[in-house]
Amino acid sequence: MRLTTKGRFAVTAMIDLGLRQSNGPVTLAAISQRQQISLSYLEQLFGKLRRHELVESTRGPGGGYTLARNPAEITIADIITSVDEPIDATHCGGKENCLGEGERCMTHDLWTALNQRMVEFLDSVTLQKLVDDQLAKGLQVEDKPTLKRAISSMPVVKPIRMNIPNSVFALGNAFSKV
Amino acid sequence: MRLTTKGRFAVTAMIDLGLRQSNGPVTLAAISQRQQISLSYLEQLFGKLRRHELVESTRGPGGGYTLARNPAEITIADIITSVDEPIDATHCGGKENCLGEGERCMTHDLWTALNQRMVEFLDSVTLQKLVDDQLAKGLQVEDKPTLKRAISSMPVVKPIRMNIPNSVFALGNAFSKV
DNA sequence: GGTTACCCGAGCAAATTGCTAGGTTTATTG
DNA sequence: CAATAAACCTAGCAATTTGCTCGGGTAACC
Repeated sequence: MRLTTKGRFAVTAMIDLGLRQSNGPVTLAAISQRQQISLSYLEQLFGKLRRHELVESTRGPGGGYTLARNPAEITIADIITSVDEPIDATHCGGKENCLGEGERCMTHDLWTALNQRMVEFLDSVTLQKLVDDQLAKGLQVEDKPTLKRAISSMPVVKPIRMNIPNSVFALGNAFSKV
Repeated sequence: MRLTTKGRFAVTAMIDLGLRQSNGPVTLAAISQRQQISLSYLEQLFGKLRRHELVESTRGPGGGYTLARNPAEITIADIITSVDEPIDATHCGGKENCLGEGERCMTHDLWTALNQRMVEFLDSVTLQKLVDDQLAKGLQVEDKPTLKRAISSMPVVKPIRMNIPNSVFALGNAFSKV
Protein backbone atom coordinates (compact mmCIF):
# COMPACT_ATOMS: atom_id res chain seq x y z
CA MET A 1 0.00 0.00 0.00
CA ARG A 2 1.19 3.42 -0.84
CA LEU A 3 0.32 6.48 1.08
CA THR A 4 0.36 9.53 -1.09
CA THR A 5 -1.62 12.68 -1.51
CA LYS A 6 -3.61 10.86 -4.13
CA GLY A 7 -5.11 8.60 -1.51
CA ARG A 8 -5.65 11.59 0.66
CA PHE A 9 -7.64 13.36 -2.00
CA ALA A 10 -9.75 10.28 -2.41
CA VAL A 11 -10.41 9.99 1.31
CA THR A 12 -11.28 13.64 1.57
CA ALA A 13 -13.67 13.42 -1.34
CA MET A 14 -15.28 10.32 0.08
CA ILE A 15 -15.87 12.05 3.39
CA ASP A 16 -17.47 14.92 1.57
CA LEU A 17 -19.67 12.44 -0.20
CA GLY A 18 -20.48 10.62 3.00
CA LEU A 19 -21.51 13.87 4.62
CA ARG A 20 -23.91 14.86 1.91
CA GLN A 21 -25.24 11.84 0.08
CA SER A 22 -28.35 11.73 2.27
CA ASN A 23 -29.76 14.43 0.02
CA GLY A 24 -29.28 12.37 -3.07
CA PRO A 25 -26.43 12.03 -5.52
CA VAL A 26 -23.57 14.44 -5.04
CA THR A 27 -21.92 15.92 -8.09
CA LEU A 28 -18.22 15.98 -8.54
CA ALA A 29 -18.48 19.65 -9.41
CA ALA A 30 -19.75 20.34 -5.90
CA ILE A 31 -17.02 18.27 -4.28
CA SER A 32 -14.52 20.00 -6.48
CA GLN A 33 -15.65 23.38 -5.22
CA ARG A 34 -15.81 22.45 -1.58
CA GLN A 35 -12.59 20.50 -1.39
CA GLN A 36 -10.58 22.43 -3.92
CA ILE A 37 -9.76 19.46 -6.05
CA SER A 38 -9.86 19.76 -9.80
CA LEU A 39 -12.90 18.26 -11.43
CA SER A 40 -10.99 16.15 -13.88
CA TYR A 41 -8.83 14.72 -11.17
CA LEU A 42 -11.92 13.83 -9.20
CA GLU A 43 -13.33 12.15 -12.26
CA GLN A 44 -10.29 9.97 -12.48
CA LEU A 45 -10.38 9.11 -8.82
CA PHE A 46 -14.08 8.34 -8.83
CA GLY A 47 -13.66 6.25 -11.92
CA LYS A 48 -11.44 3.99 -9.86
CA LEU A 49 -13.67 4.16 -6.82
CA ARG A 50 -16.60 3.14 -8.99
CA ARG A 51 -14.74 0.26 -10.57
CA HIS A 52 -13.86 -0.90 -7.08
CA GLU A 53 -17.52 -0.66 -6.20
CA LEU A 54 -17.15 1.85 -3.43
CA VAL A 55 -19.42 4.38 -5.12
CA GLU A 56 -22.25 4.29 -7.61
CA SER A 57 -22.96 6.83 -10.27
CA THR A 58 -26.12 8.31 -11.65
CA ARG A 59 -25.89 10.05 -14.95
CA GLY A 60 -27.83 12.97 -16.28
CA PRO A 61 -29.16 16.05 -14.55
CA GLY A 62 -29.69 15.55 -10.85
CA GLY A 63 -27.19 12.76 -11.00
CA GLY A 64 -23.90 12.34 -9.26
CA TYR A 65 -22.29 9.83 -6.96
CA THR A 66 -23.50 7.96 -3.94
CA LEU A 67 -21.75 5.48 -1.71
CA ALA A 68 -22.23 1.94 -2.87
CA ARG A 69 -22.15 0.59 0.65
CA ASN A 70 -22.89 1.68 4.14
CA PRO A 71 -20.16 4.09 5.20
CA ALA A 72 -19.57 1.91 8.23
CA GLU A 73 -18.54 -0.80 5.80
CA ILE A 74 -16.09 1.26 3.83
CA THR A 75 -12.64 1.44 5.29
CA ILE A 76 -9.85 3.87 4.62
CA ALA A 77 -7.81 0.97 3.32
CA ASP A 78 -10.57 0.30 0.79
CA ILE A 79 -10.38 3.82 -0.49
CA ILE A 80 -6.64 4.11 -0.62
CA THR A 81 -6.03 0.78 -2.27
CA SER A 82 -8.66 1.67 -4.85
CA VAL A 83 -6.97 4.78 -6.12
CA ASP A 84 -3.37 3.92 -5.35
CA GLU A 85 -3.26 0.83 -7.43
CA PRO A 86 -0.58 -1.33 -5.89
CA ILE A 87 1.99 -3.02 -8.01
CA ASP A 88 4.20 -5.79 -6.85
CA ALA A 89 7.18 -4.06 -5.39
CA THR A 90 9.23 -6.97 -4.26
CA HIS A 91 12.46 -7.54 -6.04
CA CYS A 92 12.00 -11.22 -5.82
CA GLY A 93 8.58 -11.06 -7.40
CA GLY A 94 7.22 -13.61 -5.00
CA LYS A 95 9.99 -16.12 -5.34
CA GLU A 96 11.29 -17.33 -2.07
CA ASN A 97 14.98 -16.84 -2.38
CA CYS A 98 15.65 -14.05 -4.76
CA LEU A 99 19.34 -14.22 -4.05
CA GLY A 100 21.03 -17.33 -5.16
CA GLU A 101 23.13 -17.53 -2.07
CA GLY A 102 22.06 -18.93 1.24
CA GLU A 103 20.97 -15.44 1.98
CA ARG A 104 17.24 -15.01 2.04
CA CYS A 105 15.51 -12.01 0.68
CA MET A 106 14.36 -10.04 3.62
CA THR A 107 12.49 -7.57 1.57
CA HIS A 108 9.57 -9.73 0.72
CA ASP A 109 8.67 -11.17 4.08
CA LEU A 110 9.51 -8.10 6.00
CA TRP A 111 7.64 -5.68 3.93
CA THR A 112 4.55 -7.74 3.45
CA ALA A 113 4.45 -8.13 7.20
CA LEU A 114 4.79 -4.45 7.81
CA ASN A 115 2.37 -3.75 5.03
CA GLN A 116 -0.05 -6.14 6.59
CA ARG A 117 -0.04 -4.17 9.79
CA MET A 118 -0.58 -0.95 7.94
CA VAL A 119 -3.54 -2.39 6.10
CA GLU A 120 -4.96 -3.74 9.32
CA PHE A 121 -4.76 -0.35 10.86
CA LEU A 122 -6.30 1.50 7.95
CA ASP A 123 -8.89 -1.21 7.73
CA SER A 124 -9.93 -0.50 11.27
CA VAL A 125 -10.96 3.01 10.38
CA THR A 126 -14.27 3.31 8.61
CA LEU A 127 -15.54 6.14 6.52
CA GLN A 128 -18.37 6.43 9.01
CA LYS A 129 -15.92 7.29 11.74
CA LEU A 130 -14.30 10.03 9.74
CA VAL A 131 -17.66 11.44 8.78
CA ASP A 132 -18.71 11.42 12.42
CA ASP A 133 -15.49 13.12 13.37
CA GLN A 134 -16.24 15.90 10.96
CA LEU A 135 -19.76 16.29 12.29
CA ALA A 136 -18.50 16.24 15.83
CA LYS A 137 -16.09 18.94 14.92
CA GLY A 138 -19.00 21.16 14.16
CA LEU A 139 -18.87 20.98 10.43
CA GLN A 140 -22.17 22.16 9.12
CA VAL A 141 -23.63 20.50 6.11
CA GLU A 142 -25.74 22.93 4.20
CA ASP A 143 -29.20 21.65 3.65
CA LYS A 144 -29.39 21.67 -0.05
CA PRO A 145 -32.98 21.45 -1.24
CA THR A 146 -33.54 17.89 -2.16
CA LEU A 147 -33.24 17.28 -5.82
CA LYS A 148 -35.84 15.51 -7.75
CA ARG A 149 -33.68 12.49 -8.07
CA ALA A 150 -34.60 9.33 -6.40
CA ILE A 151 -33.95 9.49 -2.76
CA SER A 152 -36.82 7.12 -2.49
CA SER A 153 -34.90 4.13 -3.65
CA MET A 154 -31.83 4.95 -1.71
CA PRO A 155 -30.66 2.54 0.89
CA VAL A 156 -31.18 4.33 4.11
CA VAL A 157 -28.05 4.50 6.10
CA LYS A 158 -28.67 3.53 9.61
CA PRO A 159 -27.27 6.05 11.99
CA ILE A 160 -24.65 3.94 13.68
CA ARG A 161 -24.22 5.43 17.04
CA MET A 162 -21.42 7.84 17.05
CA ASN A 163 -19.74 7.13 20.21
CA ILE A 164 -17.25 9.84 19.97
CA PRO A 165 -15.52 9.48 23.28
CA ASN A 166 -12.68 7.68 21.74
CA SER A 167 -13.02 9.17 18.36
CA VAL A 168 -10.34 7.51 16.42
CA PHE A 169 -9.02 10.49 14.71
CA ALA A 170 -9.20 12.87 17.53
CA LEU A 171 -6.15 14.93 17.05
CA GLY A 172 -3.98 14.39 20.02
CA ASN A 173 -0.90 16.30 20.93
CA ALA A 174 1.15 18.16 18.50
CA PHE A 175 3.44 16.06 16.47
CA SER A 176 6.42 14.76 18.22
CA LYS A 177 7.74 13.29 15.04
CA VAL A 178 7.25 15.38 12.03
CA MET B 1 4.14 11.06 6.15
CA ARG B 2 4.55 9.38 2.86
CA LEU B 3 5.00 5.70 2.43
CA THR B 4 6.99 4.80 -0.62
CA THR B 5 9.51 2.20 -1.65
CA LYS B 6 12.17 4.65 -0.74
CA GLY B 7 11.29 4.30 2.92
CA ARG B 8 11.10 0.60 2.45
CA PHE B 9 14.59 0.41 1.06
CA ALA B 10 15.80 2.42 4.01
CA VAL B 11 14.08 0.15 6.51
CA THR B 12 15.42 -2.95 4.81
CA ALA B 13 18.93 -1.57 4.79
CA MET B 14 18.69 -0.57 8.42
CA ILE B 15 17.60 -4.05 9.39
CA ASP B 16 20.54 -5.47 7.52
CA LEU B 17 22.74 -3.09 9.42
CA GLY B 18 21.13 -3.95 12.72
CA LEU B 19 21.71 -7.62 12.07
CA ARG B 20 25.39 -7.29 11.41
CA GLN B 21 26.81 -4.28 13.14
CA SER B 22 27.98 -6.32 16.10
CA ASN B 23 30.97 -7.31 14.03
CA GLY B 24 31.92 -3.74 13.42
CA PRO B 25 31.03 -1.22 10.76
CA VAL B 26 29.05 -2.57 7.83
CA THR B 27 29.86 -1.34 4.36
CA LEU B 28 27.23 -0.14 1.98
CA ALA B 29 28.75 -2.37 -0.66
CA ALA B 30 27.84 -5.40 1.44
CA ILE B 31 24.32 -4.18 2.06
CA SER B 32 24.01 -3.44 -1.62
CA GLN B 33 24.90 -7.02 -2.46
CA ARG B 34 22.71 -8.63 0.13
CA GLN B 35 19.66 -6.48 -0.35
CA GLN B 36 19.97 -5.83 -4.05
CA ILE B 37 19.92 -2.09 -3.74
CA SER B 38 22.24 -0.01 -5.84
CA LEU B 39 25.26 1.35 -4.00
CA SER B 40 24.70 4.91 -5.06
CA TYR B 41 21.13 4.85 -3.93
CA LEU B 42 22.21 3.48 -0.58
CA GLU B 43 24.73 6.26 -0.31
CA GLN B 44 21.99 8.79 -0.76
CA LEU B 45 19.75 7.12 1.75
CA PHE B 46 22.48 6.75 4.33
CA GLY B 47 23.49 10.34 3.82
CA LYS B 48 20.06 11.27 5.06
CA LEU B 49 20.08 8.69 7.81
CA ARG B 50 23.39 10.05 9.00
CA ARG B 51 22.22 13.63 8.94
CA HIS B 52 19.25 12.54 11.00
CA GLU B 53 21.66 10.88 13.39
CA LEU B 54 20.32 7.40 13.02
CA VAL B 55 23.64 6.01 11.84
CA GLU B 56 27.29 6.87 12.20
CA SER B 57 29.95 6.47 9.60
CA THR B 58 33.55 5.35 9.76
CA ARG B 59 35.72 6.15 6.83
CA GLY B 60 38.61 4.28 5.41
CA PRO B 61 39.35 0.59 5.18
CA GLY B 62 37.42 -1.46 7.69
CA GLY B 63 34.96 1.38 7.90
CA GLY B 64 31.28 1.49 7.14
CA TYR B 65 28.16 2.35 9.03
CA THR B 66 26.94 1.56 12.51
CA LEU B 67 23.72 2.45 14.25
CA ALA B 68 24.00 5.69 16.16
CA ARG B 69 21.61 4.46 18.83
CA ASN B 70 20.41 1.30 20.35
CA PRO B 71 18.18 -0.45 17.82
CA ALA B 72 15.47 -0.53 20.46
CA GLU B 73 15.46 3.23 20.34
CA ILE B 74 15.15 3.56 16.59
CA THR B 75 11.65 3.37 15.27
CA ILE B 76 10.39 2.74 11.78
CA ALA B 77 8.90 6.20 11.79
CA ASP B 78 12.38 7.58 12.48
CA ILE B 79 13.75 5.83 9.46
CA ILE B 80 10.96 6.65 7.08
CA THR B 81 10.69 10.29 7.99
CA SER B 82 14.44 10.56 7.59
CA VAL B 83 14.52 9.50 3.98
CA ASP B 84 11.04 10.44 2.91
CA GLU B 85 11.29 14.08 3.65
CA PRO B 86 7.75 15.11 4.42
CA ILE B 87 6.22 17.63 2.15
CA ASP B 88 3.49 19.93 3.20
CA ALA B 89 0.62 18.49 1.33
CA THR B 90 -2.12 20.70 2.65
CA HIS B 91 -3.69 23.02 0.21
CA CYS B 92 -4.20 25.59 2.87
CA GLY B 93 -0.58 25.52 3.89
CA GLY B 94 -1.46 25.77 7.53
CA LYS B 95 -4.01 28.50 7.25
CA GLU B 96 -7.16 27.74 9.08
CA ASN B 97 -9.83 28.38 6.55
CA CYS B 98 -8.41 27.82 3.16
CA LEU B 99 -11.78 28.28 1.58
CA GLY B 100 -13.21 31.73 1.86
CA GLU B 101 -16.67 30.43 2.45
CA GLY B 102 -18.08 29.26 5.70
CA GLU B 103 -16.85 25.90 4.60
CA ARG B 104 -13.85 24.75 6.54
CA CYS B 105 -11.00 22.92 4.95
CA MET B 106 -11.34 19.33 5.97
CA THR B 107 -8.15 18.32 4.39
CA HIS B 108 -5.84 19.86 6.88
CA ASP B 109 -7.31 18.61 10.13
CA LEU B 110 -8.28 15.30 8.75
CA TRP B 111 -5.01 14.43 7.22
CA THR B 112 -2.86 15.58 10.06
CA ALA B 113 -5.00 13.42 12.29
CA LEU B 114 -4.65 10.41 10.05
CA ASN B 115 -0.98 11.13 9.67
CA GLN B 116 -0.67 11.32 13.41
CA ARG B 117 -2.11 7.86 13.77
CA MET B 118 0.23 6.50 11.15
CA VAL B 119 3.23 8.00 12.84
CA GLU B 120 2.13 6.66 16.19
CA PHE B 121 1.84 3.22 14.73
CA LEU B 122 5.16 3.26 12.96
CA ASP B 123 6.69 4.76 16.06
CA SER B 124 5.58 1.75 18.03
CA VAL B 125 7.68 -0.56 15.91
CA THR B 126 11.36 -0.50 16.74
CA LEU B 127 14.23 -1.59 14.60
CA GLN B 128 15.09 -4.06 17.33
CA LYS B 129 11.77 -5.76 16.86
CA LEU B 130 12.22 -6.16 13.15
CA VAL B 131 15.74 -7.44 13.63
CA ASP B 132 14.48 -9.95 16.17
CA ASP B 133 11.76 -10.98 13.77
CA GLN B 134 14.36 -11.74 11.16
CA LEU B 135 16.46 -13.73 13.59
CA ALA B 136 13.41 -15.60 14.80
CA LYS B 137 12.65 -16.42 11.23
CA GLY B 138 15.87 -18.33 11.09
CA LEU B 139 17.89 -15.88 9.11
CA GLN B 140 21.46 -16.63 9.80
CA VAL B 141 24.05 -13.97 9.84
CA GLU B 142 27.32 -15.08 8.48
CA ASP B 143 30.12 -14.58 10.89
CA LYS B 144 32.31 -12.21 9.04
CA PRO B 145 35.83 -12.23 10.38
CA THR B 146 36.43 -8.99 12.14
CA LEU B 147 39.65 -8.56 10.25
CA LYS B 148 39.70 -5.40 8.33
CA ARG B 149 41.31 -6.77 5.25
CA ALA B 150 41.13 -10.34 4.18
CA ILE B 151 37.78 -10.17 2.55
CA SER B 152 39.83 -10.69 -0.50
CA SER B 153 37.56 -12.78 -2.60
CA MET B 154 33.91 -12.25 -2.13
CA PRO B 155 31.74 -13.84 -4.75
CA VAL B 156 30.46 -10.91 -6.63
CA VAL B 157 26.87 -11.19 -7.63
CA LYS B 158 26.01 -8.76 -10.26
CA PRO B 159 22.83 -6.97 -9.49
CA ILE B 160 19.99 -8.05 -11.61
CA ARG B 161 18.81 -4.94 -13.23
CA MET B 162 15.08 -5.02 -12.99
CA ASN B 163 13.30 -2.04 -14.20
CA ILE B 164 10.63 -2.19 -11.63
CA PRO B 165 8.77 1.01 -11.06
CA ASN B 166 8.67 0.21 -7.46
CA SER B 167 5.74 1.21 -5.51
CA VAL B 168 5.66 1.07 -1.93
CA PHE B 169 4.01 -0.86 0.63
CA ALA B 170 2.60 -2.58 -2.35
CA LEU B 171 -0.23 -4.74 -1.36
CA GLY B 172 0.90 -8.14 -2.41
CA ASN B 173 -1.39 -10.48 -4.19
CA ALA B 174 -1.26 -12.61 -1.11
CA PHE B 175 -3.72 -10.41 0.66
CA SER B 176 -6.59 -10.09 -1.66
CA LYS B 177 -7.96 -7.13 0.12
CA VAL B 178 -10.07 -5.48 -2.50
C1' DG C 1 51.43 5.78 -2.01
C1' DG C 2 47.74 2.78 -2.60
C1' DT C 3 43.58 0.98 -1.16
C1' DT C 4 39.22 1.21 1.01
C1' DA C 5 35.40 3.25 1.97
C1' DC C 6 32.54 7.26 2.88
C1' DC C 7 31.04 11.54 0.60
C1' DC C 8 29.11 14.63 -3.02
C1' DG C 9 26.78 16.37 -7.12
C1' DA C 10 25.17 16.21 -11.81
C1' DG C 11 22.20 14.10 -14.58
C1' DC C 12 18.93 10.64 -16.52
C1' DA C 13 14.86 7.53 -17.89
C1' DA C 14 10.82 6.09 -16.16
C1' DA C 15 6.96 6.79 -13.43
C1' DT C 16 3.70 9.50 -10.78
C1' DT C 17 1.05 13.69 -9.63
C1' DG C 18 -2.33 16.86 -10.40
C1' DC C 19 -4.14 19.21 -13.89
C1' DT C 20 -6.18 21.20 -18.61
C1' DA C 21 -8.57 20.40 -22.73
C1' DG C 22 -11.89 18.48 -25.46
C1' DG C 23 -14.79 15.45 -26.33
C1' DT C 24 -18.91 11.32 -25.74
C1' DT C 25 -22.77 9.55 -23.72
C1' DT C 26 -26.87 9.27 -20.67
C1' DA C 27 -30.83 11.14 -18.53
C1' DT C 28 -33.81 14.93 -17.14
C1' DT C 29 -36.30 18.98 -18.23
C1' DG C 30 -38.75 22.96 -20.70
C1' DC D 1 -37.59 17.61 -29.55
C1' DA D 2 -33.87 20.50 -27.95
C1' DA D 3 -31.27 22.10 -24.29
C1' DT D 4 -28.93 20.95 -20.40
C1' DA D 5 -26.66 18.55 -16.61
C1' DA D 6 -23.90 15.40 -15.37
C1' DA D 7 -21.13 11.13 -15.72
C1' DC D 8 -17.61 9.26 -18.64
C1' DC D 9 -13.39 8.98 -21.56
C1' DT D 10 -8.85 10.04 -23.79
C1' DA D 11 -4.84 12.57 -24.60
C1' DG D 12 -1.47 15.29 -23.13
C1' DC D 13 1.14 18.45 -20.07
C1' DA D 14 4.65 20.40 -16.42
C1' DA D 15 6.48 19.32 -12.32
C1' DT D 16 8.15 16.12 -9.19
C1' DT D 17 9.83 11.64 -7.53
C1' DT D 18 12.24 7.22 -8.06
C1' DG D 19 16.14 4.58 -8.52
C1' DC D 20 20.03 4.68 -10.84
C1' DT D 21 24.85 5.66 -13.36
C1' DC D 22 28.89 8.30 -13.66
C1' DG D 23 32.66 10.75 -12.08
C1' DG D 24 34.86 12.49 -9.04
C1' DG D 25 36.43 13.87 -4.13
C1' DT D 26 38.08 13.01 0.93
C1' DA D 27 39.39 10.53 5.30
C1' DA D 28 41.60 6.55 7.25
C1' DC D 29 44.43 2.62 7.13
C1' DC D 30 48.27 -0.58 5.16
